Amino acid sequence: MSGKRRASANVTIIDIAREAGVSKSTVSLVLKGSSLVAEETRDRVSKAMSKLGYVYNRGAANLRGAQSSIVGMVINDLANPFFAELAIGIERVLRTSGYIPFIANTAESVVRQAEVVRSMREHGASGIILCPALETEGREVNDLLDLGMPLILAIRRVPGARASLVASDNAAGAARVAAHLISLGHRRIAFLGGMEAMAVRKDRVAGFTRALEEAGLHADPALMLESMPSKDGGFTAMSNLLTRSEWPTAVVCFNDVVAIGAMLAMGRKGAVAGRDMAITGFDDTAEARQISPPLTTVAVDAGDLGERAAQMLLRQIASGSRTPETYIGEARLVVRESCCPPPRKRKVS
Amino acid sequence: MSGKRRASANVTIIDIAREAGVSKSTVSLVLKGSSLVAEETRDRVSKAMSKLGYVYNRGAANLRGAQSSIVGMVINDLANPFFAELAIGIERVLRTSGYIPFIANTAESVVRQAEVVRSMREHGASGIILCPALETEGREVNDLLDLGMPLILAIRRVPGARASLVASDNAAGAARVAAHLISLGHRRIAFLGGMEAMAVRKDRVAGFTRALEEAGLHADPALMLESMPSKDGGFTAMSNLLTRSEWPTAVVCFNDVVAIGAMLAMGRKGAVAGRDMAITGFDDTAEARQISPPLTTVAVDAGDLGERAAQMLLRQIASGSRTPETYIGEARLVVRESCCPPPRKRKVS
DNA sequence: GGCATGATATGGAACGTTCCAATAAATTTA
DNA sequence: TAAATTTATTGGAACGTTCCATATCATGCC
Repeated sequence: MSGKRRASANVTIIDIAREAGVSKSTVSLVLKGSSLVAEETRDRVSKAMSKLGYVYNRGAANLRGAQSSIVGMVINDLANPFFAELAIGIERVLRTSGYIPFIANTAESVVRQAEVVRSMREHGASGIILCPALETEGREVNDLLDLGMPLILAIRRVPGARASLVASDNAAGAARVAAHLISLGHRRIAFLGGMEAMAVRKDRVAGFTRALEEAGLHADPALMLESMPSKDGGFTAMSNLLTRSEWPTAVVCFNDVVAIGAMLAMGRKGAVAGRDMAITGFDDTAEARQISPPLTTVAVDAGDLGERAAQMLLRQIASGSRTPETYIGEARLVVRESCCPPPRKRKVS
Repeated sequence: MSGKRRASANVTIIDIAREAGVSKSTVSLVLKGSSLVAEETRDRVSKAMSKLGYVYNRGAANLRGAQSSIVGMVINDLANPFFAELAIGIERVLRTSGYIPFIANTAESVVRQAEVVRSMREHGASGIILCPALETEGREVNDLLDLGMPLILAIRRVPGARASLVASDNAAGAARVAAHLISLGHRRIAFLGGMEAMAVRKDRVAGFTRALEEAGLHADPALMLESMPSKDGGFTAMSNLLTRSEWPTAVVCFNDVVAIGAMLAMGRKGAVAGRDMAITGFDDTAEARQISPPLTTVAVDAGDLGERAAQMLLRQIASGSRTPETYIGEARLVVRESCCPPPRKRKVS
C-alpha cells in the first residue's frame, strides 16, 4: 500500500512477447520498424502492444547506447517574450528532425541552471541550447563541453567559454540607436539596464560609447544605470533616474522589456516617451510594436536566431565535431514613435 | 570513427568504485546520501566522482524503480504570455519540492501533443500538467490516466475527461464583461475568437449569452465569430468583421491576445478601441495593461492557477490517489480604457 | 574467551532494453 | 538430392543502477 503504487504494473517487451507468442527479440525488432520481421508477426505484436498498454522504456534503451531524441533548451527568463520567440524558432527546426525540445527555465539563477542542466544530462539529452543565466562562468560551460555534450550558447556570450555561439550584433545595434538619437539632436543620452557583469551589456555599451565618441560626445558614467534585464528592473531603474534633478533627454534601454518597464515608470510621473524623453529598446519583440507609443528599437529576429542555433546543434550532434562556430545575426534599427528630438524644457515635475 | 562518438567514454559507479578503492554498492550509498557510509569513505568517493567527471545515469536508476524527479508541462501556445505566466507559477511550486519541470510546446497540434506526452512518459516523468491542444479528445486524456499517470488539466477543460482540472470561472468572467458593456449602453455586442469546438469558448459564450438575456437582449449568431486563439487569429477575424456594413458597438474577445490582434486590425482601418468600438479581453496578461488603450479584461491570475495545478499534482503523486479534483479560480472584471459607451455615428470608413 | 552488538562494506540478482551470433525453415542453385 | 542462400526468429550477454542478504571488524559485556 505504501510502496509502489503504479496503477498497472509496468508492461515490458517480455509481456508483449508472451502475449504475441514470439521472443522479446522479435518485439524489439518490431519496435525499431525492422524489415526483418514478417508482416503477419508484426501485426500480432502491434496488437499485443496496444492491448496491454505498452510504454517504451527509453531509460533501458539508453542504457544500451540508443540515442535519446530529446534536446534540452535552457532559458534564463521565460517571461521575456523574446525568449519565447527564440524557443519557437528552435522548435520549428528540431521538430522536423525528430527531436523533441524540452524547455527549462532558470529565472537567471546559476544554481537552478546547474540543476536543470544536470537533470537534462542525466536523462540523456543529445544536446543543449543554453541561454546562460546572469552569472554563468566560462568554466561551467567548458566543463559541459569537456564531457562531450553538444552545446550551443544562444543570445548571451560567456567570456572564456569555448562553446559555439548564436547571437546578434550587439555593438552594431547599440551604435545604430545611439547614432539615431544623436542625429535627432540629443546630447545627454543615458544607457539603462542590464547588469554590469553581462557580456551582452558590455558589447552594447561599447557600441553605444563608440557612437557617442564618433559624434564628439562622451558617455557620462553617471548616466550608465544597471538593472535586472526585466520589466521590473527597467521600472525600478527609471524610477530612480526620474528622481534626479536633471534628466537625460534620451535613454537607450538594454532591451525591450527594460524599455517597457521604463516607460511604465515614466507614466507614473506623468511623463511620456516620445514627448518628454526619447526611449529605445533592443530585440523588437511583438510588444515593442503594441505598446504606446510604439518603441524605436533594434530588430533581432529571435525566431531566426533560434533556427540557426538549432541547425548548428543538429550539425554538431550529427558530425560529432565540437569545433566552436559562431553566428552573429544582423541588428537592424527600427524607428517608431518613442523618440522625439530633445524638448526645450526638460523637467516635468 | 563512425560509431559511438562520445568524447569521453561514460564513467560509471564501477569506475568510481575502482578509483576510490571501494565497491560499487558503497558508491551507490554515497550517491543516495546514506548515513551508513563512513565520513572518510564518503569523501574519497566524492573526490573520485569529480575527478572522473561522473554523470549519474537516471535511466539505469529508473530501471530499478527509482522515482525520476521530472514533471512534464505541456503547453499549447508558448507565444501567449498567459501560458508563460502559468508556467512560472507552476515552477515556483515545483522547484521547492525538488521536481524539475520540463516544458514542451505543442503549438495547438494534437499530433505534436501525443509525441510530446509519449516522450515524457518514456523518460519517466512523475506527472504531467497538460494545457490541452485545440482538438484534444477526452479519450486521449483518459488513456493516460488509465496508465496510472498523475495528470492535471490546466486552463482548458476537456469534455469527457476524468482528469483533475485547474481553470478559471469562464462563464462568470464572460458574464461580467458582458454586463459591464450593457451597463455602458451597448446593445449590439459581438463575441470574437476561439474555436467553436473549444470547451472554454463554450463556457465563455454561455456566460456572455446569459448576461445578454438577463438584460432582455439576445446573442446574434451573426456576431459570434470564430478564430484561432492567437493574435493572428484575432487580427484576421476583426479584419473580416470590419468589412461588414454594420459594426457592433462592442466586442467581447475570447482572450487578451485575440483582443490585441483585433485592436491591431482596427488600427489598420483608422478605428480606435475605446472610441469607435469597445473591446474587452480575458486573462489580464501584462500586455493588457501596456497596450494603448489599456484593455478592459477579466483578471485570472495565471501564476496562482499554475501554483494550484502544481500543488494538486504533487498531492496526487504523493498520495497515489487519482480521484479527480477541480479548482476554479475567480474571474475578476478589470475596467480600463478600451471601452466607451456606444458612439452616435457608428461607421468610420 | 565467547558472544551479542553496532558500524561499515560488499557480492549478486534484477530492472527493460539492444544486438550479436546462432538457429530453423523455406527457397534456390548446382 | 545435397548444398548454398535467403528469410524469420531467438537466446543470452551487456548496459548502469539499486537493494537485499551477507560479511567483516571492532567494541563492550558476561
